[in-house]
Amino acid sequence: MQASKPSIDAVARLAQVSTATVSRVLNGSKPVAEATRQRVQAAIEALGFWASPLARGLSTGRSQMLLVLVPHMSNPYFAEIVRGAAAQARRRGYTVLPMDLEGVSADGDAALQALAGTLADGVINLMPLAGRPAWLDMSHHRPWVNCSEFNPDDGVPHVSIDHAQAAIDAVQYLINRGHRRIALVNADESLLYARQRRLGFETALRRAGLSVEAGLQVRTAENTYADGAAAVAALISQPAPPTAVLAVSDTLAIGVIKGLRRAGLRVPADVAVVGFDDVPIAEVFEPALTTVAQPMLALGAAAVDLLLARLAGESPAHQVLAHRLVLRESA
Amino acid sequence: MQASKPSIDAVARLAQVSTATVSRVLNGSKPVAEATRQRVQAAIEALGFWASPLARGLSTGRSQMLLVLVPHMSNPYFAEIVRGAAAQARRRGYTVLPMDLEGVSADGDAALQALAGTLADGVINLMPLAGRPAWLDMSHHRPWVNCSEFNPDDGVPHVSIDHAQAAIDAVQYLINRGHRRIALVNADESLLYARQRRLGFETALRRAGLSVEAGLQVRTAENTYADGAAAVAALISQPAPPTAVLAVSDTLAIGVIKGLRRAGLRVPADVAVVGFDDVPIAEVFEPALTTVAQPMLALGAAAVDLLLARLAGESPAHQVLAHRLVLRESA
DNA sequence: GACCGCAATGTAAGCGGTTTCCCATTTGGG
DNA sequence: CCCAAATGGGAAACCGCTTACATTGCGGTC
Repeated sequence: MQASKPSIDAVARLAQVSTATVSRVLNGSKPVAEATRQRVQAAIEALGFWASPLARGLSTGRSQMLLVLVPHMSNPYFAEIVRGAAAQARRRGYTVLPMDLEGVSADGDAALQALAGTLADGVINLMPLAGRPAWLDMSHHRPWVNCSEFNPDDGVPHVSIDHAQAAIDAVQYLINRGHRRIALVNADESLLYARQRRLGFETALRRAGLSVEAGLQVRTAENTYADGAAAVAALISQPAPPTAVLAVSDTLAIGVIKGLRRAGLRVPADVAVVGFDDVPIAEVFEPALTTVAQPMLALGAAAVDLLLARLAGESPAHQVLAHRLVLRESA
Repeated sequence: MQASKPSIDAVARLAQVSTATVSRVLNGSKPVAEATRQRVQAAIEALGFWASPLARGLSTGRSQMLLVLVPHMSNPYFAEIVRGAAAQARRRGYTVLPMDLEGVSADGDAALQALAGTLADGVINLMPLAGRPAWLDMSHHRPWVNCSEFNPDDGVPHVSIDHAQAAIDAVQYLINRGHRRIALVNADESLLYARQRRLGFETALRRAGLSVEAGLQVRTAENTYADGAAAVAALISQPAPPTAVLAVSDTLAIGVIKGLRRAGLRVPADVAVVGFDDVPIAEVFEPALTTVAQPMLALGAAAVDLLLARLAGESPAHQVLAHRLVLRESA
C-alpha cells in the first residue's frame, strides 16, 4: 500500500543498466541501442516509475513550470487568462502554476518568493504593479513578463490590449448613438489600465467637442457588483446626470445596472451602460452587456509565448492584442 | 543583472559557519547560539538568499505543496473552492497548486503525474471520479482526498455536502409553495452528485405523495448557460409542463431562466426556478436566484484539513458540511 | 595484426539543501 | 577540582536525478 516510489536506481537495477542509461531513454538525450531501450522501458513500466520533478529540476536547473501571479482567482477575467496560459503552456511542454494572491502581501510571502525564485522557470504577473514584490526586482530573479497590467517604463515585456484606444472606441460608439453626457466608472487609478482608460475616455470626449466633467467620473475601490451599484448614487445626484456610463469591467457594469434600477431608471432606455472584458456572464445577463471584449485566452497564451521567448534568450517586444466592441442590449 | 542565485554555501562562507548551521537557523531545527544566528541572518539578508524548494524538497521528501485537480478553472464554483483551499493551506504553512485539467486526459498527462507523484505532498481532487487517472490508485501514490465529488465506496476521505438532503430541502420548499409539477434539470449522471440529487428530488416528491415522471427530468451534457436554456424545450413540450424547476447549478438555473423567457414564460410568475451552489452572480442576476448554497470556501478549507490530517498519519473521517437554502426572487 | 574511430554504456561528480553522527567546549554537581 | 552532561557546531552522507568524462568493444584500415 505505501510502497515507496521507485527510484531511477531501481529501474537501472532491474534492467541491468546504469542510471545514466535509464536517464537517456527517459529524455532521449543520447542514443541508446534499441534492445537496451526496450529492456529499460519494460522495467519502467513494471515498476510504474516516473521521474521526480524535484530531482530533475535540481539537477537541470529548469522545472518546466511557469508561475502565474493571480490577484483574485474567482474573478472570471483572471480565470480566463489563466486558462489561456495553461493551455498554451501545455502545448509547449510547460506546466502553469497559478497562485491566488488574494489578501497576501506578496512582498513578504516566503513560499511565493521561493516558488518564483527556483521552482518556476519564469513568472507571469497579473498583479497590479503597485503590489509587485520587491524581490521580483532583485538581481537574481527569474525572468518575468506582465500580462494585462504593466508599466510602460520598466522595460519588462508585457502583453495587453490598447486600453486607451479601447475606451475611445466605446465612448465613440456612445457618442454616435447620440449620448452627450457620458460617465466613467473607473477602478483605482493606481492601476495602469484605469489611468489609460480614463485618458481614452477623455480623449474621445474632447474629440467630439464635449467637455470633461469631474462629476461624471467615479473611482471604485474594488471590482465588485456592490461597488458598481454604489457608484450610481454619485452619478445621478449630479445636476445633469449622465445618459450613458462606461464601466471598466463587466462586474462593475452589472453593478451599475443594478444601482440604476434601484434608482428607478431603465437600462438602456434611460441610461446606456457599456462594460469591459466580456466575461461569460456578460452575454447572459439581462440586459445583455454591450462591452469591450478583451481576448483573455489569447492574452494568457501570448504571455506564455513571451515568457518562453525570454527564457530562450530572446528579447521579445511587447505585444498589443486587439480588443473588440461587442454590441448587445445594454447600450 | 543575471547574477546567479546565492546558495546556502555562499551564506555559510560569508557568515563563517558550516552549511549545517545555516540550515539550522533557516528551519530552527536545532538551537543555535544567538550570536551565530545573527551573523547568519545578516549574511542571508546581505545576499538576498532564500532556500530552493527543489533542493529542500528533494532532501526532506516533502514540498509543503498540495496539488488541486480542477475540472474547469473559470467555473466559479471551483474557483471559490480553490480560494478556500488556498487560504487554509497558507494558514497551515502549505501552498496550493491548482491545476486546470480542462480538456486534459489526466490519465496520460505526464506532467500531472509527475507533479502529483513527487512535487506535491498530497492531492485534492475536484475531478469527476469517472475521469480519475489510474495512477492515482497506484501503490506508491501520494495521499489524496476528494472534495465535492466522491465515491462512497472507495474509502478515500472526502468532504462534501449532503446532496440528497439538499435536493430534498429545495423540492420541499417548492412543494410548500404549492408547486405540484416540479422538474429537475440535472447534470450527467456519471457524476455522483447528480445521482444523489436526483435521489433526493424523487424522495421529496414521493414523500409528498407526488409521482415521479421521467418526462420532468432532463440531463444536460455540460454545465453551461446554453445547456440550461436548451433543457427548457423538452420541459415545456410536455403535455403538462412543470410550474417549477430545480437545476443542479446556478449556471444551469440561469440558462433555464433564459430559456423560459425566450419561450415567453415569466420567472417566477409562470415558472419558479431554484438553483444550486450560490455562486457570486446568483444574487445579482435578475431575478435573484433562489438557490441551495454550498459553503465553497469551507469545502476547500476542510479538504485541506482532511488532507493534512492524512499526511499526519491520521485516518480522518469523511466530512459533511451544511448546505443552506437561500430564498430570493426566482422561486 | 596493430591501430583508429565511433557508438554504446558506465562512473562519478554535481545540483542545493537536510540531517545524522560526532567532537569540542562549557557548565554544573559533588 | 574533576568528571559527566549538556550545548554548539562541523563533516559528510544522502535525496534522485543529469551529464561530462572515461571506458569498452567492435568493424574497418593500412
